[in-house]
Amino acid sequence: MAALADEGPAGVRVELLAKKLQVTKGSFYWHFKDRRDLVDAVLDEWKEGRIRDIRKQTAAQAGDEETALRHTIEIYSAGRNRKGLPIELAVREWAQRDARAAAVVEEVDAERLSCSARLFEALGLPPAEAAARSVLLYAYVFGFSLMRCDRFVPDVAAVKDWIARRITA
Amino acid sequence: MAALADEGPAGVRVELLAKKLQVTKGSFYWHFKDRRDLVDAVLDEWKEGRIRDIRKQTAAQAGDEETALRHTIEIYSAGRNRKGLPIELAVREWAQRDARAAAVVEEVDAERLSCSARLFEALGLPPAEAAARSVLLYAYVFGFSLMRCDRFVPDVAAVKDWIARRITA
DNA sequence: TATCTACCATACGGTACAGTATGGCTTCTG
DNA sequence: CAGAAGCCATACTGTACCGTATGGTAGATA
Repeated sequence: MAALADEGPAGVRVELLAKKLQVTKGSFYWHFKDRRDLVDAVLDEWKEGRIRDIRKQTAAQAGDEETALRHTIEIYSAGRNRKGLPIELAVREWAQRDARAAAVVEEVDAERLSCSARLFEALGLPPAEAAARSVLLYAYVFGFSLMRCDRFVPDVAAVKDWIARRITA
Repeated sequence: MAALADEGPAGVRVELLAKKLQVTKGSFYWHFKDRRDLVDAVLDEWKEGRIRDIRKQTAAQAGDEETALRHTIEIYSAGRNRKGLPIELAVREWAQRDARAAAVVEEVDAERLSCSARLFEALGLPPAEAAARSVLLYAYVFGFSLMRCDRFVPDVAAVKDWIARRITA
């Protein structure tokens, strides 16, 4: 996971990881059948973790729904989760060209959108709008992380705040 | 560009391209100093094309501003531009780990956000909100392309339409 | 104590790639 | 027509991987 965060999918290599972990390839191939086996394990680990996280985060008692939604946005923008965002992007890179990664992403997205939509509906929005807002929320979060808008935007915090309000309220 | 769209940054390899183009590496190294030189050329080509495109697209006569904004969103969602989106993602993958690619992305983003914000301002919005909406617009477009929401969303077109209205109006 | 299993190292073969060296061939030019 | 320049192929070195074959060791077990 650390290698994935630091170097992306290209960082998940057998010999490179063996060197970082101070072991040899002989050890690696005892624990994993091949590189693909490791990648699948990484994807599964990521999937379980994300689904566990989103369920914990959206287990808000009534009345805190908007706070929970704002928290969902900020958790990916803030300095915290400094590993989570690069890993998220790396997994989605895989999903562009790997079927199994795409399936994992689809499962995680379905769970996240489902949980998020429940919160929007708890705020009184109709199901269709709750679904649309959920999609917008996550698309914005991931898309923003791909942009380099420092040259154009003078006050990034203000922009983020406006957008968060536009999505959640 | 075709290799970049099909296989991402990993597809831009000297020997692979030479084979596809029915030439040898000897020819390649005549035209380019090394692989980095080719990558830089691809990045420059992409930058010029994107800036040219966005200026043409946002050259709307008064009154058509909202149409132009909607068009900007749809041009990346529609079946057209079937090469443009993968290339966009590939370049932004590079930008995650390559300084020169990041600089190119920053330039393109600045130009796009600037043009987009002018349209929002022409619609009567204050500069701060126009900037925020522009960021949201592009972040959404790129982020949506990373998602796999088919399992959760029943009617994708309806969701896209709601989001487009939420951003432009 | 003999052996079996879990765990790890060494050594090797095979592949795919970047980059270089060198020798053509063709076309333009003095 | 001699040679220079533009363009491309062949052949090579070096490296970074993946995967396998095989041997070794420590602890559990019969």
